[in-house]
Amino acid sequence: MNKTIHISIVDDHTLFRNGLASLISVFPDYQVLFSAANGLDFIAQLNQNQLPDIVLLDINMPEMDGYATCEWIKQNHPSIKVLALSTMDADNSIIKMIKCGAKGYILKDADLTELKLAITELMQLGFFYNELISRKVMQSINLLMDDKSELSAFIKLNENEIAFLKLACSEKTYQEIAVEMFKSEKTIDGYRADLFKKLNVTSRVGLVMYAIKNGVITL
Amino acid sequence: MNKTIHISIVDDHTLFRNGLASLISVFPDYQVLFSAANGLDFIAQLNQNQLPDIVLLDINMPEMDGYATCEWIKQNHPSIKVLALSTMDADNSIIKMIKCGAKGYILKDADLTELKLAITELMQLGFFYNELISRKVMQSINLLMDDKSELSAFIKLNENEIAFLKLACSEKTYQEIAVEMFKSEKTIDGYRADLFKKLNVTSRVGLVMYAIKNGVITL
DNA sequence: TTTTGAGCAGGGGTTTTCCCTAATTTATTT
DNA sequence: AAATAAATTAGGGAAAACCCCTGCTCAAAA
Repeated sequence: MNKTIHISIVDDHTLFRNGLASLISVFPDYQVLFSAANGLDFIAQLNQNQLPDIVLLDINMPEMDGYATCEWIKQNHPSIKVLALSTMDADNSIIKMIKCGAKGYILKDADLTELKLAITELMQLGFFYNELISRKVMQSINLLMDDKSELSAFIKLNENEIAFLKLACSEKTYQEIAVEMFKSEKTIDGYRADLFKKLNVTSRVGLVMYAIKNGVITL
Repeated sequence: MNKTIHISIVDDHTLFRNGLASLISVFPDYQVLFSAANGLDFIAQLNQNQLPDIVLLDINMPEMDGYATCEWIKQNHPSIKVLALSTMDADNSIIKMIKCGAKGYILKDADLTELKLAITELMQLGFFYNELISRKVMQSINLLMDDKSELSAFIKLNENEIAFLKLACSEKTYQEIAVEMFKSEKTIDGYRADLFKKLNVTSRVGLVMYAIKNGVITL
């Protein structure tokens, strides 16, 4: 007498989204209610559908990414459990997703068994933590102890810093960026210095690499 | 009396690979023979399986990427048709894949209809060119005419340039890079200038962005 | 009220990057 | 062997990036 588990998938790659849905639908207990290309799409479709038990949520998406979507779900439908689904074992996204309210985290190159395990544990225990996550959590705690917190989960970037960071990922000079942001060159210089310290980098290239690794910009 | 089309999938993301297989298997005419995580894996499995008609081939993979795999297939099993499958509408990979022998190119956020269309056209016509590709091909031809070829398909980077490009994607100064490459600073300066012209960028950030977009480095 | 801290702006300096031109050395071709 | 092309090294100068220190404002906290 297993109740059917209702699932929703949010990922910007259509083939992946549909493929995963097809994969999941093989199991009689699981039913994919609907899938969406991004957070906005998900929210829009939510009104026209039954509430899912679990959302498989991609992190890097246009329009509205995984972090924002996860926060929204936590606020508006706390009963929905989010299983973050990411392509990168990138250092920072795990903790950040968990802070945003995700109940589990799984890599896209996991196999079907692991996905099933994650979903069932999510339903039974309410969360799914594998060694990958625990390891990252431990790391982040150590880093907190060292007061050298490097993980973006604990790095709060304000809007100006994010806007600047995005513009830094271009061939614009800081001067041009200043004009574009309606700020003085010196203010921009301040943003740069701030970010160097916060992100623990020492050059503009470091900023760019950080931004790309952490999905601040999409290529 | 449609003959079954035998397909193989090569992609490093397990969930995507399996999902796609599941999606394709819905159609009775299509059969997924086997799937592999990268080029080496594919070659290894090829010996133990029937020869596929079509290989859905991802571009960015560890161990042996899409370009190398495609070349290998063209050399060793020219009857197999490669449908390149990429996540990025990145400018350069299309032409490059086609030069490597791919018979078609499709984005991962295509929908199932488009995938089916690509596969059937591939079987019937031997190739699949959609507007995305034609547009890119036209561009590259124009660029050739202008003698300002911008597409990496026509950009030949030698080993030094590639080594330098990789090192440029770091916080090292050109001076440090020179030491690491056992070259004078001025030689490095020459590499930089060469690449600026070849890749049509104007700053080190441009180099980094190019390298990442085109898989010269992996994050 | 005083203090603390974040955000913004400036001065003035060093280092790195960028962009020329040009002289070598090395490889390839005729 | 001579000519040509390609790779490497070089110098000098301008722009950009980087760095440290100071001061101002505003608002929240003590």
